[in-house]
Amino acid sequence: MEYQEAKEKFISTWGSLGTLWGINKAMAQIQSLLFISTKPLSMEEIMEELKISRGNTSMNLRQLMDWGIVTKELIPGERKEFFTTEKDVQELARHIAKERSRREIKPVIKILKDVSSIKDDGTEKTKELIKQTKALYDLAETADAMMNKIVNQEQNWMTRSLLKLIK
Amino acid sequence: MEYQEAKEKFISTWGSLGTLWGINKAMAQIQSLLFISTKPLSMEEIMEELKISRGNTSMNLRQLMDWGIVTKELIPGERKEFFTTEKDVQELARHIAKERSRREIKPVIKILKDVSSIKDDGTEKTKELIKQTKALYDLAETADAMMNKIVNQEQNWMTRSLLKLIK
DNA sequence: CTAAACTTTCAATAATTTATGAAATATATT
DNA sequence: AATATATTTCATAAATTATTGAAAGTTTAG
Repeated sequence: MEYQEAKEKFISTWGSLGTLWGINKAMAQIQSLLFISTKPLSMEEIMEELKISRGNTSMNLRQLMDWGIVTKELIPGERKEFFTTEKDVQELARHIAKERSRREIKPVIKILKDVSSIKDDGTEKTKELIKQTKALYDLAETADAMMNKIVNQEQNWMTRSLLKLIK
Repeated sequence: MEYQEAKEKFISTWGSLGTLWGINKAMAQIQSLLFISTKPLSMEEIMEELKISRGNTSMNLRQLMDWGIVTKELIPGERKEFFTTEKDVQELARHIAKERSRREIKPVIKILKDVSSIKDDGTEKTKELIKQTKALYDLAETADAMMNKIVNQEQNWMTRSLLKLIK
């Protein structure tokens, strides 16, 4: 496999993985393009490379910046804006995990808590609803806490966390 | 909040969470309906409850069965088929984690491995591609291993894993 | 201040995904 | 075997989501 083929394979794989996880294709592809680029890229270059429109590029770059994994780079003497992504995979994972917890997990946990706290009217179906949503609440909270714990450790957290677990 | 409201809130929240994570709404809703039901439900009852068509119900039940989280229940004397979902949240999480690893993570890891193994032609861009995809490969493999480790422990694995990590 | 370079917004459109419903198939009952 | 009941399939419709491109908005340079 040559460079070009490998690059395309990487970008398209990442794009479709994104889709599978509820992230849109262009967004995932822009990020992966930046991830393997040796230098910051301009909007023009991204459009060109991925064959997507200006509007699409602009909107998805904004989203990536909202997620905190892409930043504008100002290059002296250049009028255009350039973009880079977080290059450290662990840092990247940390950002994504944090954001996803905040945006998606936490609100659901809140609702599970509310639902599992309804008044027990003594009927079987109410008991079941309370019991099951309570169990889900506990699981979600533990999983979320665990995630944050793992992710908020210093360098090499993942490997070290894994070692701990294996013991 | 009364039973009916709580129930609807739970089902619709679960449905939209599903959507966010690349699982379709009907599938998530059927599963959540079964999850809080006190007895197995027939296709008829599911359709009625969620106001979805017969075809939709049939297709999504099949998918849930493919995922291994819903099973057919044969009720003596009944001609219809009835369905239940795994009621134990930890067992449920285990199933989902395993399947997701097998279907989605493993194939991507494979591709990352391939891409990161291309011949180093000495150019900067090739070096970067190799370096970055290698880092991603390592991360993905560690994360996947960790997931499986956590999930393949006996009862209360999650709480116990968390305790280990806190120490 | 004005013009050029560049970016953002957003209505229109395209692409993709999901849902419907009726015909086809399968299974059970008499 | 014939009939009734139940389930699946699949072409088509509907809904949702992503993309385009051109107009509007910004910023910088002269």
